[in-house]
Amino acid sequence: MTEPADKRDQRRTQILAAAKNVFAERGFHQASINDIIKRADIARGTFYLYFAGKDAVFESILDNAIDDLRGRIKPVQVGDGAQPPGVQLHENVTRVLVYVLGDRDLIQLVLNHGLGPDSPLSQRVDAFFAHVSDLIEASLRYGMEMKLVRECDAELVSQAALGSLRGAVRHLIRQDKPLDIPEIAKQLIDFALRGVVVPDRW
Amino acid sequence: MTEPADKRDQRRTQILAAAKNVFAERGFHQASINDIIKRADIARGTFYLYFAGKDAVFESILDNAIDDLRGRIKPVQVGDGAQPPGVQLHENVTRVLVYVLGDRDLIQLVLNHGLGPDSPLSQRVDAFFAHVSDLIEASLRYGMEMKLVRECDAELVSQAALGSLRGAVRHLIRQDKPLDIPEIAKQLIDFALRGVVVPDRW
Amino acid sequence: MTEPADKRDQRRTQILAAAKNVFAERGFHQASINDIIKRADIARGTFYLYFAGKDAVFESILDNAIDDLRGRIKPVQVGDGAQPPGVQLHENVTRVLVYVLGDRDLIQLVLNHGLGPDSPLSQRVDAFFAHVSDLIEASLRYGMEMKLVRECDAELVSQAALGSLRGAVRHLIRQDKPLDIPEIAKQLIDFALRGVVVPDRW
Amino acid sequence: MTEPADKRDQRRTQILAAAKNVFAERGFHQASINDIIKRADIARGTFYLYFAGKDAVFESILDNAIDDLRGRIKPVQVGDGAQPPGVQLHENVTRVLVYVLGDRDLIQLVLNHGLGPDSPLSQRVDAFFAHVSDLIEASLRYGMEMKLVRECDAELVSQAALGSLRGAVRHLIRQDKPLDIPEIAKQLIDFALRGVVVPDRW
DNA sequence: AATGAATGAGGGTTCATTCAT
DNA sequence: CATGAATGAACCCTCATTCAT
Repeated sequence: MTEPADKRDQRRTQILAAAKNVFAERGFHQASINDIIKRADIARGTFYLYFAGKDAVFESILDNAIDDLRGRIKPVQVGDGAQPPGVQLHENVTRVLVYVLGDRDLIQLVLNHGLGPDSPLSQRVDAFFAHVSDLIEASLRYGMEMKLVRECDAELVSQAALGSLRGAVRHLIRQDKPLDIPEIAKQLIDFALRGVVVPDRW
Repeated sequence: MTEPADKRDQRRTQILAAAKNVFAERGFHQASINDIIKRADIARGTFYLYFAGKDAVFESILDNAIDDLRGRIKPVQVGDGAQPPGVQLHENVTRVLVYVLGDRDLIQLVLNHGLGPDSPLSQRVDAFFAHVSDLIEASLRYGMEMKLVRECDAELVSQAALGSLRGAVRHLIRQDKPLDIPEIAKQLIDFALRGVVVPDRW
Repeated sequence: MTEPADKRDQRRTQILAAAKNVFAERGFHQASINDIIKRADIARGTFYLYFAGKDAVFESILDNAIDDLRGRIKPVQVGDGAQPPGVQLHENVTRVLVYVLGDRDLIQLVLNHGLGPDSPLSQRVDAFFAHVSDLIEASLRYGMEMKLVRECDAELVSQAALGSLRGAVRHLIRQDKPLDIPEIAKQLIDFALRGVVVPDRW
Repeated sequence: MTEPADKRDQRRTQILAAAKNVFAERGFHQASINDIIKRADIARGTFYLYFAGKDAVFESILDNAIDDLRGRIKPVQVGDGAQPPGVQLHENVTRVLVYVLGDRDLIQLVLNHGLGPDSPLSQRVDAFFAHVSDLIEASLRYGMEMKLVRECDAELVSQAALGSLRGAVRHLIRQDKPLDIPEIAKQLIDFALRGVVVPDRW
């Protein structure tokens, strides 16, 4: 992703890129080592010099992605010097969308990896999403305390909110036209905060 | 699911049930015919008396599910004799949730089949979700015309709304406690229609 | 082949006919019981009421054919009341050709059964051909004694003569036009007795 | 057959030899990959590194054989500097017999492959024999024009002549004693050219 | 006598991984 | 470091045969 420190890292990155591509295209189980080494243009044995196996490459891709994503989600600050929460929220969503929509292979792989639910790899993805929904849930509870958020089942609603983001992304990666990400972020936040109904008519 | 018409149907159902179980647990590609026949407690050859292959069982499960789901989604009627739209919406969501949460294997399999994006089977699932999001999108556009729905990107928002449902379901099937489905439906509809923010504070 | 004595024979014949057809089309190993019972329009179990297995049907077909063929080959008589040897030879060949060219399935199956050389079934066919070549060889030796036949390696030449018949038949069953069998027999006998060269030019 | 160019060719040859052996013994359909790899003393996967599948090995064996055989059949030259036709014919037959009787497995496989008549592999063998019989037929027609060959049905007789060769070979490969191939060739040519009858007695 | 559902050994093939070069 | 030949467990599927009905 970033500048490779040395030759070894370069190779690693080359393999990761190929693997990400293949995993995105075929799903984890359907992707073969053959596919990966062909796309990376390396020999079979070389692959195993850099990764312990298929699981390990996948894990590495996943960890990179999850780290990157975590870095883009900044807990909303409340306090005097802080931006208004709505602005911070918009920035968070925009940052995530920019990252995610800039790497379709990656998001394809995260959303549609096709691992069974019991696999350790799958659990790592699940844990990430659980982390995000926990953040949302905490915000909702805080908002309810502040009387800014309606009373609701915070756990359920946080899952729905996260799901709406996933749904949108799932849709957007299939688009070919260029995307106005800030506008998309605004639409999604509006949806989550205000729903679809005209307030007066409620 | 219901009373099998005869012995042959019974066997078929038995295999379908075992297969659904296995597919849910391991995903399509990771599930082996071996797994299925062991769980169905039948011989290898017997499986092939009832289904042409792995794809065919999966397809059958999928088609049954999609048909069932389609039958539970009734387009919202507007007119004098009709129930209020909010009630109809609630009934739709409740019907779907009752079905879906009553069959965790099935929903696991629909949400996490792990088929590559190009597989015909995967496209069938995609087509179903596209159908649902189209229904939502059409409702949104109609609502906008009626000035009941805020101006918004109907396509994007319909995907978000569908995603929120998927997100909620994905979460709920992992719960062990009994679920108050009508209440859950209410929460999800409230989220989609009104968002999370207290209207006065907007 | 002949009038079935009773219902059981009728069924047997029906299965034999279907099997002969299938064996001719696909070869022994490639032919499946499924193919046979479908063509005979009987149930799977019924087949095994009439034959012990695949080998047994094949064996039965073969035995019938070999018996029929043996019956059509009459050792050349020498003596006062007998027809001239050339005439008897011509009659033999004609009788065989009439039979063989009238049942392409059968001949296909005898010439191209596709059994390995060690199979008992294959040995039965081999034994038949060995019987025929023995007849030819004996005739050659007798002819040499009588100074009617050139000195030659009787064993080898008898195999060649039999081979020429097989080669011709192999070719003829692929023809669609009606065949003038007596003329064909004459050509083949001429070939075997006189070769292709004009005698004067030798 | 000859010195393998490198290690890869060596392995390929080793597999081809084992496969030829197995095919000869059991016929194409009855021969299993298991048989082949056991005889070649390699692992299952190794086989597929060298050949795409069972058909491919068989095809390779066949193509090699047919090429070799074609190379051994040289059209008879007529002209001043050329050897007499009888000599050329004898050389052709001898060359073919030397090759063919030196590789019993191969000839077993070519004569008794046991493929259904519709298989592409079978058609390749048929095409080869058709090619040879065409050569014979052309020679016969030319000989008739030259008044060296009796008037006869050239198509039929060419098939008979080819058949006599096949018949002889089929017989000879079962012999264990050493063979005097030039003498055999002479016998077979005599048979085809002059038949078995003493000319004076005709 | 007739049926056809059930069986399971065995077929061809794939592929993650290892290791000698 | 890099290679790619070799491995063999595991896959999906077929089919001759049996047997309860």
